Amino acid sequence: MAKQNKYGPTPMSEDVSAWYNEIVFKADLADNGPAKGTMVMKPYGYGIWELIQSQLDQMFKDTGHKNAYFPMFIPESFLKREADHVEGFAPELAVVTHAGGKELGEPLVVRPTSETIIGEMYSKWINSHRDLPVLINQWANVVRWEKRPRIFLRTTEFLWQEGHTAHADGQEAMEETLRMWQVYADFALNVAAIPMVMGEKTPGERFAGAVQTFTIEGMMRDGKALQSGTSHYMGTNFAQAFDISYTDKENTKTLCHTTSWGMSTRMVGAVILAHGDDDGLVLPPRLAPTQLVIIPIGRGDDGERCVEAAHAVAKDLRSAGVRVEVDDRDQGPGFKMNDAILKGIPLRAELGPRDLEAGNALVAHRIGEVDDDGRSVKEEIALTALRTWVPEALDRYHDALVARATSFRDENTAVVDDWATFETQVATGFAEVLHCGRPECEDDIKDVTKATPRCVLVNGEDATGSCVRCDQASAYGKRVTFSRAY
RNA sequence: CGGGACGUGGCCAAGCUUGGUAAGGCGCUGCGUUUGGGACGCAGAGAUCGUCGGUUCGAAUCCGGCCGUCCCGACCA
Repeated sequence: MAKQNKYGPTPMSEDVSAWYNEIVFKADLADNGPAKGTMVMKPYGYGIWELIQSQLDQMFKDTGHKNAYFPMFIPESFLKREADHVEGFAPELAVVTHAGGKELGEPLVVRPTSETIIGEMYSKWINSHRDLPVLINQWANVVRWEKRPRIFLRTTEFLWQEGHTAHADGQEAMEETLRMWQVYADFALNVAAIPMVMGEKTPGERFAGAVQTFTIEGMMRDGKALQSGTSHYMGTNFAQAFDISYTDKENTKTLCHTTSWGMSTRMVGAVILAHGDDDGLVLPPRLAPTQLVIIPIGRGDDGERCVEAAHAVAKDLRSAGVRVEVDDRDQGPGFKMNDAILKGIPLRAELGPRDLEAGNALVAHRIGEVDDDGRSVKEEIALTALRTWVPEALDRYHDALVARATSFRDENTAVVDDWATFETQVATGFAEVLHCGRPECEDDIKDVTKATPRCVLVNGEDATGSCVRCDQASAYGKRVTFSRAY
C-alpha cells in the first residue's frame, strides 16, 4: 500500500510516479530556496482544483456568502493584536522588510491567513446591528513557511478559500460555524467521494485564536488521517482585538462574534491519497478534469472513420455536460488505455471499426472488474445511448467510490478501550477511545505510537470511563478519534 | 535546528572499495514498420560527474572545505 516515491508519500507504486508529472512537479527554481516547498500545478492538476473551486463556490453561494478580496501584505502589527494568533503563526511567517528600494518603517507579513486584515476591515464596515451578519468568502493564496513542506499536503504557498463572518451574538456565530463545517463534509462526500470523520479539535490542536475548531478528517489509503477542512468559532477574540463592534437595538455598543473556515489545495492531495491505487490516480467523477476518454482504434481509413466518429460522439456528450476527450494522439491503443488509467479517468470508451459497425462503444471503468489477464471487463453501450448512459454511469461510479471509501474507513476504524489494542489499531487506522484530555498525555501517546488526537466525536454517543492511556477520567463525555496523520 | 542518507545528460542510474577520461534504461529528434491493453528496428542530439581546493604524470573515483537535496523529528490547512 503506502509507498514512498520521490514526490512524497503516496499510495502508489514507485514505478507509477509518472502520473504525478501530469499534475505537478516540484518547483526547483532557485538554489537558496525562495520557492522551496512550492508546487507548480500543470493544467490537469490545476483542473482538479478548478473543479473544487467552482463546486465549493456554488455551495457558498447557496449558503448566502459573497466573495471579496483582501490584501496579501499585512502590517506586522495587525498580527500582534491577538495574542494566541500571533503566537501560533509567528514561527512560519514570511516577512517583507524592504520594498521600493528601501527599508520599510513597519514590516509587512505575507498573509498566512486573513483574520487580521479582514478584522481590521470589518471594524470599519460594521457599525449597526443592521450591518449584520457579514458573510464573506475569499479565494486566495497564503504563505506559511513550514519547516517541512510536503507536496500538496503542506506547501509553502497554497491556494484556498477562507470564509470570514461576523454575527450579532454567539449563538448565531456558532450556528454558522457548524453550518459551514457541514458544508465541507457534504462537499467531501458528494463531490470528492470521501466520507469524513467529523469532530472538534482538542485544545492543543485548535486554530490559533479560536474558541472552538471543528474539523473533517479523511482516512487515506495508508490508514493515516488528513485534516481536510476546518471551521472555527472565534467568540469575541478577534472582535476584541480589532474592535469589531456594532450598536444594538438598545443603542449599546456590542462586540461581534466571528467565525472563519477554510479548505485548501490540500484537498487535491486528499483526493489522490484517499482514492489512488497502485495503478495511479483514481479521480472521483465530479472532480475529474476528464470524465470520459474515447480511444479510437484502427488504422488507415478505418482509423480515420473511428476518429471522426469519436469526435462526433464527444461533441454530443459535451452538450450533455460531460467532460470528454478524444485521445487521437499518435500512440498505440494500449498506451492510451494505460495512460487513462494512470490519470484516473473514470470511464474510457474504445471505439474501433468493429464497434462502429455494430453502433457500439466498449466502455470500461477505472475501478471496474478485471479479468484473469488483468484487462478491464468492458460493457457494450450503443453510441446513441451514450448521451444518457454516461451521466448516469458517472453517478453510479461516484456512489461506488463512496461505498469503497466508506467501507475502507469503517474496516480500519475501531472502538478501543485498552492500550495494547490501541497500539496495533493506530498502526493501520483510526481508534475511537476515551481520553483524559491532558496535553502531556496526548504527547505521551504521540511519543509511543505517533498517533495524535484527530478530533473529539462531538456528534457521537455519550461515553464516560477512564483514559485509554492513563487512569484519569475521560474529559469530553465523548470518544476521541486518534490516528497517525499527515 | 537535531539524527541519517545522497549529489553523475531532461528523468532513473552503473562506475568509486582496487585512480587511466563516463555503461545501461526512460524520455527527446528523424526515417521506416506497427497499432482491439504501455510496439519494434535503424540513425541521432544531449554530461565542464554539485562546487572550491588538495594529493597525483593522471581524479567521477582518494582527502578537506563549502553549497544543495531527500528521509526521520520539532512545526503544520
